[in-house]
Amino acid sequence: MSRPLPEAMKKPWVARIPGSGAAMIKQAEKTYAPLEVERQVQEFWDRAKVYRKTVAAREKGEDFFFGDGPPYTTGSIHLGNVLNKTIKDLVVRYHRMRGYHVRDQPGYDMHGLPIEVQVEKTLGITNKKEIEELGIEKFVNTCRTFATDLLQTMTKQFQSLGIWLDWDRPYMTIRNEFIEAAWWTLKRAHEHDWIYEALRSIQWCSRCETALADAEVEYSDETDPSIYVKFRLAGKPDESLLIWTTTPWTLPANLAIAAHPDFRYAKVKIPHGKKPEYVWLMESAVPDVMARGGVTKYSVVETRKGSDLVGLAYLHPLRTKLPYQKSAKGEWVHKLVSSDTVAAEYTGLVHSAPGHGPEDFELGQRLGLPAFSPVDAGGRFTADAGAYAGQKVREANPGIIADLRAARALFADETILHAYGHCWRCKTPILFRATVQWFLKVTDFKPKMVEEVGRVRWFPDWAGSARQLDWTSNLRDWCISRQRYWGIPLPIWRCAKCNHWTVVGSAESLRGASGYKEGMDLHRPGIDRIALPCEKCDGEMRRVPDTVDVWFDSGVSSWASLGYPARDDEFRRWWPQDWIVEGPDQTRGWFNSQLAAGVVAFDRAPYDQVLMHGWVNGPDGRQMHKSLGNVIEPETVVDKFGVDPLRFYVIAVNAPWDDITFQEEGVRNAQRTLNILWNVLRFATTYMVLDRFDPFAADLSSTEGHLRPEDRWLLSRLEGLKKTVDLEMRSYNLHRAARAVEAFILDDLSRWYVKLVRGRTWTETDNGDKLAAYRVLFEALSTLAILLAPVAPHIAEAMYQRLDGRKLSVHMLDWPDVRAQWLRPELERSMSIVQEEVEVVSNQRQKGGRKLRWPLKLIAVRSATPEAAEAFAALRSIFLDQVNAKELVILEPADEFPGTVVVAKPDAAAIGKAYKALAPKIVKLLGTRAPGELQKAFERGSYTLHADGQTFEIEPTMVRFEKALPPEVVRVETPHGEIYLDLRVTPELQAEAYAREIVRRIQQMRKDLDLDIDDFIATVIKTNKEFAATLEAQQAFIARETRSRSLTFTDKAVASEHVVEWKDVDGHGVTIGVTPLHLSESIREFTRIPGLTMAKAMALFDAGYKSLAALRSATKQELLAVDGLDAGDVDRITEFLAVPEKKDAVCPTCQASVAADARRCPRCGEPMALEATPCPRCKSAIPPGADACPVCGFALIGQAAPGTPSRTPCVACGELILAGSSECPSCGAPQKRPVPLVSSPTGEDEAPALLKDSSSYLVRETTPEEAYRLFLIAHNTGKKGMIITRLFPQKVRERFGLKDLPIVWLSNVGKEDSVRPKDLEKLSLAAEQFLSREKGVVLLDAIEYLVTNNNFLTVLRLVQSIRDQVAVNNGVLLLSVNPSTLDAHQMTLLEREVDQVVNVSGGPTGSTSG
RNA sequence: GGGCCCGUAGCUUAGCCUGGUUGGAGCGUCCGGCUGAUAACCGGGAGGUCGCCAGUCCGAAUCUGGCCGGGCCCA
Repeated sequence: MSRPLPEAMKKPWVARIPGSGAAMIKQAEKTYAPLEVERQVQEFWDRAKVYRKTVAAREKGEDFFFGDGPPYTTGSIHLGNVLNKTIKDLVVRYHRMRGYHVRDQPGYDMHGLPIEVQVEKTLGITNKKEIEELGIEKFVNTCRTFATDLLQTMTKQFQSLGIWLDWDRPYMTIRNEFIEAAWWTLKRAHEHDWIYEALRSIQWCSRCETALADAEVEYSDETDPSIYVKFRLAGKPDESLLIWTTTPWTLPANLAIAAHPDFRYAKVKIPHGKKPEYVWLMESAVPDVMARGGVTKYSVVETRKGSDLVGLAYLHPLRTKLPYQKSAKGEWVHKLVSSDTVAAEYTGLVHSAPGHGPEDFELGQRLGLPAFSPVDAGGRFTADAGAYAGQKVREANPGIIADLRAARALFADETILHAYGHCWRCKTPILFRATVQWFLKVTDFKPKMVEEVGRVRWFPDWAGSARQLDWTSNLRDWCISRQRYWGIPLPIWRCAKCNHWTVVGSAESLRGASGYKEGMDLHRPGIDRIALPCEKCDGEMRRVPDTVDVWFDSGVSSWASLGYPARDDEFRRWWPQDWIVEGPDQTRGWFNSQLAAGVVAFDRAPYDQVLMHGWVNGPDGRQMHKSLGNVIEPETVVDKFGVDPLRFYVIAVNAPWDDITFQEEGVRNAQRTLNILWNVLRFATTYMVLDRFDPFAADLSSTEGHLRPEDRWLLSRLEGLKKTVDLEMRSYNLHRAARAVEAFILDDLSRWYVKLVRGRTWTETDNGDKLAAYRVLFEALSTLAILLAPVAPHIAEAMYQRLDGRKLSVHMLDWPDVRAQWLRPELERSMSIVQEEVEVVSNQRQKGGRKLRWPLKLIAVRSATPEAAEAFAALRSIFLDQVNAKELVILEPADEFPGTVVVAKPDAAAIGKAYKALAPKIVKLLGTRAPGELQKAFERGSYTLHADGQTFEIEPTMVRFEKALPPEVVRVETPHGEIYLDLRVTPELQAEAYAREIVRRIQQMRKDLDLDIDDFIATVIKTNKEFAATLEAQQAFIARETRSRSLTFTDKAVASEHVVEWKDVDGHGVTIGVTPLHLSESIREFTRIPGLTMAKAMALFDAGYKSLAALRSATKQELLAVDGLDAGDVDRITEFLAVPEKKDAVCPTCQASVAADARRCPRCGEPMALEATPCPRCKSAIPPGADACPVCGFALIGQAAPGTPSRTPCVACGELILAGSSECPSCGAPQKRPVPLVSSPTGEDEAPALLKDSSSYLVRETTPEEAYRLFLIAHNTGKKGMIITRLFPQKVRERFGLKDLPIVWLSNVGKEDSVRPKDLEKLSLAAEQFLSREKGVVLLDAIEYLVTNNNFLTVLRLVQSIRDQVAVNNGVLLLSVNPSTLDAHQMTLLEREVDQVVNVSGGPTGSTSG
């Protein structure tokens, strides 16, 4: 590694194609600060309108309809919403990158009880009566404001998460068109005869006083009484039926007792002294129930089948307190009845109150029992409940129990903890109560729904095939009526006279009805006032006052959001939804409601693919709950780690459909991964910038000749990654896609490839080898930016902007195709072998105590497998590099490691056998003999040993021969072969190691000083003589590695800028001094001069010139005097300095480098100037980005948007839009240019494109379009505006995108913000106040209206007064007048008052007389 | 009581569909290394009744059945 003289710096400046706008590679910031990156990126997105442009770029793509399940407007998002919207954003972005034109309108669910409950709290009221007192209108209006505010808060939160949905145009369930879509759907249902009204026992919330659907009931634990009650048989005072219940308050409504016809019931005798008592109950339950009643002595005296008991009459135990019970009439009243629904639990006898329990109700219907329900809507007993009247039912329980006890009817009294239904919103325990409600006959079309569940594709499969199927198969009819206010009004009108009812399918069909006003809001109470004539008689039909179950709202979202049925173009284009995703709660919610509504309206499910995601639980694995204290706010996490890490975490941690146990640690980890990626980006861009590397000068294949195996390997891995990510994304295995990216970043790129290429980036020469490495790094990083774009959109964008930036945004790029020709499976296999073997060596080094900085002399490998042999052959240098060894030897099977010796091991046992006591001596002697000598002798027979004057014959069996490795050579077995490590240290190796030790420390010191990597230093080293001598041999190496212009050894005190005394450099004390030379900046500048080498640049520096400016002020003679420069150099310098540097301008919006005279940035299409500039000819203000003066037509120098010739700026907001568009997709302003822009500034009849201050204009036009156009131009160039109009202000604001514009609404309605047309004084005052305060533009488009309501002269006086105010205050007045509505002389009078009259020619009525 | 999902190291998890080297990672912990992408990073050690019990099979984390525990939904 060395980089003493970066030749690259000598390269001439490689200019970009002028005006191409493509960005050079920019060095990434030192550290990855997610919050900062995200802030920057989001600002860029906003500034350059990247979202809109990205959407527009895919306009021609295949349509993909994503349906957003509308979150309820609660006002704050939780981590579940984060997961939900992240998945949506990810999938939408991915589809866009694959070329689809995605419909991505978000939605909000804004009706219903949750809002009502919040509003009640805010208004300090607690029940419906108070709402009615307050006034439904006020209540509903508050609800609307509330919901709208909450929507805005939530939208901001979603946007901060980088969620790209169409936030400017969310669908809202409270809009009229949405309400109409629901009505239309209900009408469809009615056409099928699937709507009916019925008395039913349904779930009821006594606080909200409304019916609840199954979907609105939440189960949670509740402690309730669990009592056993005796009902005495009529005429048998000692015999009774024993029932069990947890709802004592339903006993007053008891009308029968049910037994299962097939169960066996026992008559149990309980002795009470001499008067025994008998109770009937299910035989199998006898022991348990007797124990509960504290009865120890009893006997079964008789058993009977349930069917045999039917008809037994009993007496109600509370009959004395309940007048109704005495008068109740009916064949089966107070009888034992038969029912199959009775379960074999408790006493097997069920108390039946047909006015309460749903099953009781059905039983009652069958048997003609009245649905007696003495409970009112508020959950209090009515007068029918006799003694209990007025009590809240659950509160009446103790009293009822006490009364039962007093009546000796209480057999046992316990409590039970069980799951009990509660109102989903206010948590009040529900009641069952018989009421009349409206139902959707789901049971009729359920089979079709089930069929559709089977047709739809579910991810995971069981979400549909098991979960949804189960839910759908068990559906009952859907109670759609609610007795509330803030909801879609139930569109059912009923005749008061004949009771005939009808379903209204649209506002259109109410037109003309009494109480109907055009464009009216369709909510209560306005809608309640509308009366229709009866279709069947001469009566009047009024609306049933109910609202529709809020779950029905979202059910129609797929077509309501498309404006259907009011319009069908969008519907025909998009419907049905291609894909939706929601959490598991939507099995009974949105998946279900859409399915039902879809089948009703179109006989099919409105979605084709459904992904069901999991919950996000707290760190303890339980659902987050305030009461559990385990709630984690998304905001907290984002503030700590950033949005991208959070998004990456929720996607990668689990399969989308598995629940997440949220661990902050996981987010931290994700951040770490992205940080490493950023480090690689930093590494790559640092060197690329230094070398002015241009990735687009050569594509990948042209670099091919220079690719090293590791380059090919990384490219192969990269293609593999692309393949995996795409495959997993398609099957919604989002976690696997994210994990694959993560593994690539960490393992392949950072831990391996970067390690391998470091040396190449640090090389001095500008060779193909280095460029190849850059190209591969560039390829990997820019591909990662694309692959990460869906999941971590900010960092992906930041990466792209630093690396490439040819397109405006990474999110506009195409999803990459896999280039199979780059796949190298065998190379990958080889590399993985080498990786494994490197690991083995590192391991052995560690065990042998040789750290990596110490080079190894030799590593030998004896390959066990052909694959391994191939790997080492192909990747030898990589292996050597990574294990830091000098040499690699591949051993053939027969080869020995160099220096391996054979040692003779005398076999003491065998020798002892032959020579007894002499054996030890012989063994010792044998050990000193050369093994070769022995072997030779054995080949001939035996070896003769002479000792102590004796001769011993040594037989081959007495000696074993073994191989021995030299000392400090380690051998290790691996699956790929044996590896030998030579750990012996030679003086050369030691010197090198010491040098590296010193280098490392100097590098550390450079870093302490925060030097640029190409900065030079002067280094001084002080150490003992001996060590200094060793190091001096490595002087050049150390100097090169540390960019030391000088490296000296001393024995005196070191006086450098930064001095560190290192006490132990492998046992030696060393003091190092480093002084920065601060010349890199100058060198970088000087080497930009063609022909000026590094050495010459340094010569200039040494002569005292530190900058180009310094050179400029030097004379030729002075330069010639510089040592090392010749005349040619001086000429080149003066030549270079003579040419003024042509500086590109930087786009203020997207930072692209742009030709200096461009009016618009060719990359992002935004104006280069942010403010209007005066026209050189007529001084009118030219809006930012316009190519020509809109007033005089003066063409400005420079080309506007050369890349987008078919686009033209919007007349109002300046957004680039397709030429010929009639309306700006961004601001909605009409693009009509009635008068061609010609240069006739004097022409009185020509439309001015810009309005002059203190002037009044009268625009003659049939519709007020030109006036609005002019108004918008003025408004958008910064003038405040005010509109006086007859049009509905909201419409005006929406149409022109004018959010906070003051609008005076001329209307007789008499609302707060309106002025009556007769009240000209008020009008004048408003205009006057506005003009004196804001000095802006006043647009008045309602002269005709004023004239018809007033004397013309009064109106004229008003115009004069405003005109005068305009003149005084530098304001502008625009009058839009339709000439055909006024008399000619009136027109003339008006025209006289203004400074200019604008004729709009070509109008259909063509009244252009002037 | 029913339907579905989940149970692998202290924590988060891969592997299970398609049975077959020694069950992989990350975090945490202990030990060591590296040093110009390093407020980083890398290696190693310790840590596992693969919830439990049966069955199928030569062989089960994996397939089957039962049980236990957690969750969601429903009764």
